[in-house]
Amino acid sequence: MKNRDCRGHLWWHGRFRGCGYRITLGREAILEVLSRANQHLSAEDIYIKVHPMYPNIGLTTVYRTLDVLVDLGLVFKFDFGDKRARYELAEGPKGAHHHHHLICTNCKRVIDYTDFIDEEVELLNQTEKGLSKKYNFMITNHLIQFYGLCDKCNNKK
Amino acid sequence: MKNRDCRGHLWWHGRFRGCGYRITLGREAILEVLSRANQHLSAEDIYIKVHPMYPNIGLTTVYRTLDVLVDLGLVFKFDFGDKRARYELAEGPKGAHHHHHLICTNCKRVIDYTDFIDEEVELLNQTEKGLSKKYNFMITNHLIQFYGLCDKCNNKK
DNA sequence: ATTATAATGATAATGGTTGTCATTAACAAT
DNA sequence: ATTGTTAATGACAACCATTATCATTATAAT
Repeated sequence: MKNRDCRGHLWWHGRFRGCGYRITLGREAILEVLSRANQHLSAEDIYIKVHPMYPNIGLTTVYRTLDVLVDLGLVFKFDFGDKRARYELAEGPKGAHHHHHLICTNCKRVIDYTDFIDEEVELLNQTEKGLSKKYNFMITNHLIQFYGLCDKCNNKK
Repeated sequence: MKNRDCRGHLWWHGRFRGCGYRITLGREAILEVLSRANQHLSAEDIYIKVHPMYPNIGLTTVYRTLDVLVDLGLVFKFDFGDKRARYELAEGPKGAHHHHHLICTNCKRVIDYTDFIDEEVELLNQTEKGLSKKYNFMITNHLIQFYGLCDKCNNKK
């Protein structure tokens, strides 16, 4: 019996087992790819990268696995305004690679930035506390994105 | 000749004309609906609401108009994780109804909140300045969303 | 090894959003 | 007001990322 709302602090094997999920080669491979990638990947990106190490994998399985990982909070899913979702390994606000995104609305380029993250996170913590209490909402995650024109697109105009 | 990157300070008739766009009944109707709605609407929501006052409108036109409005910065487009995009009339950070979103990842309910907005916006302004300079990025907009479980979904578990 | 059931892969289906193109409407110039 | 240029529209088809289906296979507890 599975339970997607199982949150814990163990790394994913334990987390998986504890929630009734099974550990498979496909899932190993997908998490391997996500760990190595230091950028957001689409489902298809992942599919292509997983293929060499586990050729039998299907795109459907990639989607299903990502779905589970997102529900477990191990992976973040992003929408950058083009049509496809992007995924990256979740790292808590304290994580070394925690970052936010700067998105060019013209060329869809995405810049990861880590500057100002500390201040942002500090403020967000306060806000989260307030919101949790007021709306009785259990906040598990946040999203901050800035939109605008990147240098190249800005210069063209 | 049209130019989507035309940004100004006039209300939309002027803005439209200034950018080479034409004012049509359909567009009037769509903006009317958006102004009256104090919640985010999907393209289809808008289509249905516009129909009574302008029955000839097509869904395609709704999408096209929203597209223009988003590009002009008059409307914000949101992704709340279900499949359809939501739209709401843009109000600058100083606007009376400026708000951010609290999204339940379980039932997809969306709560608008205005609390803490001032502090958030204050911080974001600083961040924007820093990012603009460092990445030579012209920031026009930002998105903040919190994810978690709403009271109902939280109690069920 | 057996068994219960979760995971998979192939494939079809879904459905929000876009593209196409002939027709109509807006508006500037006359 | 009439005309001419070009943007906007509507009907419909196409797109394509994501999901659902279902028979088969693999995991892991017993």
